[in-house]
Amino acid sequence: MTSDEGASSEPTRGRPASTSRQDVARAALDLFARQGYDETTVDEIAAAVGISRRTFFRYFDSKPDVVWGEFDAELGRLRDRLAEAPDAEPMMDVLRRSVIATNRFGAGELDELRIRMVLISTVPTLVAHSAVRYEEWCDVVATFAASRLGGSPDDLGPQTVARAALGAAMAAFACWARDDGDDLVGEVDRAFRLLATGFASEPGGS
Amino acid sequence: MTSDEGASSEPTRGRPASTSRQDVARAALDLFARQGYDETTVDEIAAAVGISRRTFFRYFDSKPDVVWGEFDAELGRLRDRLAEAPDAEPMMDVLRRSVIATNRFGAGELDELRIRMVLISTVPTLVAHSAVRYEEWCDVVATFAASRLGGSPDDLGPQTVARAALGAAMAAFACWARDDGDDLVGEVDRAFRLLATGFASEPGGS
DNA sequence: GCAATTTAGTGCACTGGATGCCAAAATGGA
DNA sequence: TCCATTTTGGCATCCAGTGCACTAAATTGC
Repeated sequence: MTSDEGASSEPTRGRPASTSRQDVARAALDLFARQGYDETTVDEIAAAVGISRRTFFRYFDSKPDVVWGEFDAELGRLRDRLAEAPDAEPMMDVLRRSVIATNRFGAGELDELRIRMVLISTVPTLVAHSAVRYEEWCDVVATFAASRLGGSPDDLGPQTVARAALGAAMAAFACWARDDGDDLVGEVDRAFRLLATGFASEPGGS
Repeated sequence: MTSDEGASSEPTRGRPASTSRQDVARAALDLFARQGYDETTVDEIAAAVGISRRTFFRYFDSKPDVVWGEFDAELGRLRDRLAEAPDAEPMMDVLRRSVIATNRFGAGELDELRIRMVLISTVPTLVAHSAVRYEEWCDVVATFAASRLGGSPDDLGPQTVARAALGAAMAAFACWARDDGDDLVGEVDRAFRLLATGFASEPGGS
C-alpha cells in the first residue's frame, strides 16, 4: 500500500506496520508546505496517513522531528569522515571537505531538502527545535577539533571551532534554501573558506 | 512590598501592579536552581510571587523568557556600539570589542548571570528557545557585517560572519558558565581572536 | 488448525504551556 | 460618588506530549 522500503532487515514478524516513517513525513511536509507548520496539527497529519494521533508519536518523538528526516544517519557519516581524515590535512580543510561530502544530494532529493531547510530556518518553533539537533552536530565537530587542537572537546578552542563551523554551515544552508540557487555545495564551500581565513578577504565577494 | 523600581515613568494611574518583572524572574530563577527548570511549573512560579498563572503570562510571553532577563536592552546596546565604531577599525576587531563591551557585568550580577547561562546552555527546552533569541542577535551582527562587506545582511558573507560570531560568543559563555572561571571577558576575547585568525594558531592553547 | 508470541496500533486520561475573553479589583480624578 | 484606567483573575479552550492498558494482525511451533 505504501512506498517500497529498500530495507531488507528483520524477518517480518508480528503485525506489519500500516505505514512508514517516510510516508508520514511526506504527508506532513505536504501539509506544512500548503497550510504552514504551526497551522497543521498532529491530528491532521495522523488523519492524512490514516493512523491515530497516538501512533504518530510512535513514528516520531515530536512534531518538529518530522522535518528532520534522517539527520542522525548523516551525523554518523560526518563523524566517520572526520575520523578518517589524514592527520596532515589542516583542520579547517578537513572540516570543509567533510561537511560538503556529507551534504551531496541527488537532484531528486534537493527539492524536498529545500522545503525542509526553509521550514527549519524560518518557522520559530522549528528554529528552536533545531538548536537541540545542532547540539549533537557540535559534539561531533568539537570532538574532532579537540583531536587536532589538543585538550577536551569541552574546552574553549574546540567549542569555538565547532560552533563557528555550525554557524558557517547554517548560513550556507539558509542562503541556499532561501534563494533559488542550485549550488548548495558551492555555498558551503564559500562559507567555510571565509571561516578559515578569519573573514579577511576584501569586500565585494558575494 | 516588592523591590524598589528605579523606574520614574508614568504617573501611577489605574490599579498598581502587584509585583514586578524582576521579582517574578527572581522567584522563578530561585525555583529553577533548586528543583530544576522542567520540574518547575508556571503555576508554582506564579504561586511563589502570589499572582495567578494568567498574570504570569502577562509579565513574560513564555516560561523560557524568564531566564532571558533584559536581553533586548543588551541587544540594543550592541547595535549602537557596532554602528559607532570607526570605519578604519577592522570588522572582526570591532566585533570582538563590542561584544566584550556589552558583556561587562558588575561582580554582583555575575552569579545570577552564571545561573542563567548554565540553564540556557544546558536545559534542552532552553537551548531550543535560545535559538530564537540568538536569531535577533545574528540580525544585528549581520547588518553590521553587511555594512563592512557590502551587499545585503541576508547574503552569505554577512550571514556567515554573524552566525560564526554567535558561535564564538556561545562557546565563550558556555565555557565560562560551566567552569568556575571568573574571567568572562577573557573567554570572549580568546574565542573571537581564534575566530579572526581562522583557527590557525598552533595546538596547546587552552 | 490452534495456541503462544511478537509487533503495531488505538483509546483514554492527564499534564502543562499558551491564548482569548470577559468580569472584578484597585487606583486617581472630576 | 461615578468614571476612566489599568492590573488581575477565572474560565474555557487548544495543542503537544506521555503513560497505560488493551486490541489487532501477523509469524512460529505444535
